[in-house]
Amino acid sequence: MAQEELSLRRLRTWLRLLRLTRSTESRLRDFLRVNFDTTLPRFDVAAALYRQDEPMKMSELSRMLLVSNGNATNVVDRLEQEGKVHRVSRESDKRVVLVELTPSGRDWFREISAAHEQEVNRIFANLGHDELTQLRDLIRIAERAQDDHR
Amino acid sequence: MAQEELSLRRLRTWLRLLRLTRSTESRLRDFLRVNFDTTLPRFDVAAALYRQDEPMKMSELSRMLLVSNGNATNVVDRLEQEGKVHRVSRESDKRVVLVELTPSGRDWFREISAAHEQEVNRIFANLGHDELTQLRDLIRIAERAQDDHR
DNA sequence: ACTTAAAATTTCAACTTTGAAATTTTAAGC
DNA sequence: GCTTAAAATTTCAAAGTTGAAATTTTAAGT
Repeated sequence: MAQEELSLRRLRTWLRLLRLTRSTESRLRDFLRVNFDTTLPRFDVAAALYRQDEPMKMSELSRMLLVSNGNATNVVDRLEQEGKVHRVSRESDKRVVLVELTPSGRDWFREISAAHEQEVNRIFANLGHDELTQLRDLIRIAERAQDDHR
Repeated sequence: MAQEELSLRRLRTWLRLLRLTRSTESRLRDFLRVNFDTTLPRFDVAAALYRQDEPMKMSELSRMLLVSNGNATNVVDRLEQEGKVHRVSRESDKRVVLVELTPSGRDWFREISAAHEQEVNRIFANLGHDELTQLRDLIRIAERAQDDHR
């Protein structure tokens, strides 16, 4: 009986978490579309490449963003068409494809990036240092469970 | 300078939250596909209808699930094709379309629902009562910010 | 060298999702 | 009653997303 209650609470918490994430993503999507005429997945790819600061394998990219390979291919295709990214095949192993931001892609990302961070800052304006620490710790605990029971 | 640091922490926390949600959704998607040959959005619509326990307007449905109207139409179309849901137009106002689970749709949902809850329970196995309470409170605080600053 | 298995990426069909435009119906103001 | 605006839903094109199959390349074993 105590177990069932706990199970139900976990379900409710998951649903709440999902709602929060969905509404946040929705706001960020609007923000990027209205102000920069771009999309969240393109921004995410650019962010991953920018942070890594060196050419990334397609598989690294999809693993990092938790999306399928096919998805990564699709989004990189579009960024490539827009001239923000380009592909190079690795000489030592021609199976792998390396992706990196072009100079103009880097400029573009830097421009959006600051505004994006500000928007996130506004969205989570009610979370101060204490709350952020708590939330980080809780997420870590939850993630640990993910790894264990898989 | 303290402000910039806070802003960066909010960004990092958002990214962590997004990762947790993505990986959880991914596991649930696999679970539903492998064990019940269905998808997350269909399950979500059925869950909303089951919980409401009375016919819902299309707009209520999309508002509750935080998806666009077009999306709700699409997913309801598929559930209707599968015989799990049916549409009725409201007599007093023929603009509105009411959706409800069919008897077989209810049976189907009940069957999946328990297994789904168990899977969520496994995924968040590391969160006990204290953590769940903390997390719920934090989500509430974050949501409050959303409403205020919009 | 040859064969086979594994690895990395792309392709593909199916589905989901969005945002805007179109459609249908109701409500309001005149 | 007529016109116009608003509301609810659907339609539509474009984009994103997945999982499986296909392709290309490398590595391993014989």
